[in-house]
Amino acid sequence: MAFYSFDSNPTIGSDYSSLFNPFTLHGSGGGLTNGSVQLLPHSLVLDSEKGELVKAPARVGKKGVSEAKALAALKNHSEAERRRRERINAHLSTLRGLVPRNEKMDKAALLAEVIRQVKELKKDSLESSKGFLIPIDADEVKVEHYDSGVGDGTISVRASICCEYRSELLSDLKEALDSLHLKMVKAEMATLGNRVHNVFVLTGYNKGNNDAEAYQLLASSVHHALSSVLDKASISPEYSPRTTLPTKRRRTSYFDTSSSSS
DNA sequence: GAAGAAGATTTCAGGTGGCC
DNA sequence: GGCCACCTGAAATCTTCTTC
Repeated sequence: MAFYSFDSNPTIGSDYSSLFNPFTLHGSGGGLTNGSVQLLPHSLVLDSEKGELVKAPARVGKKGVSEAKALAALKNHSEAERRRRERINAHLSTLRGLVPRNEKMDKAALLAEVIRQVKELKKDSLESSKGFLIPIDADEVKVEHYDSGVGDGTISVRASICCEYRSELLSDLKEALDSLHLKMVKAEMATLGNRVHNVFVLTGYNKGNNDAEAYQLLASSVHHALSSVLDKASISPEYSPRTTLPTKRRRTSYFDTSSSSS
């Protein structure tokens, strides 16, 4: 079988596009056989003058590439691709060893199972960390009502901020909270890797508003203050390495996906 | 040293044949 | 028919060379 396609690459196709109609007939795949005829990749093109299929000239670079060199490159490419497949399969094999029920699973099923188990682990981990002060992946500011149980005309909030650690973070937090002129009753901090989770209990006096209004006012101002600290981190790229993903495809190493190969 | 060109390498996607 | 290994073209990315 063969398939028809238009050459979509004007740069590469231009070397013979002036001679031949770009409407080419490809025989693709490894050793494609068609009865007694073996069609090799990009082997046939339609000669617009003769109106028949002819063998396509070898694609040559601007400086000219010998047929032997092109063949060697093709062989190199095949071998590189084989090594790549081996690498992928090796990692899949490792995954297979990590998945408890891995019997008779094809690659797609294996990946689906890994995804399912990772999600389950994340859920379990979230569940078991409830009640503990553990930094989470997402940047977050939360302000909620805190019942101090004192009843002395004060209102309290429990405020938390979770973000990437940076050297100015603590001074920024201090500055932001000091500007509110509240009493800090409690402060806790936990770190995990480069993530930090701060929790504060802040108290202020209710100056004549009803409790609900006073709480809204207090919560809003605390939230605003902590958000400004969070925003400061996201404005400067050096503060937040995780905010954007590269749009360009990154090259990964044979052995370490975090470093460059070759 | 910066910028661009050219070549080399890597990745992805689409197609095929073989095996079960 | 599904799965897999394989081949290959195209595109993306990296490396090296050349020019200014």
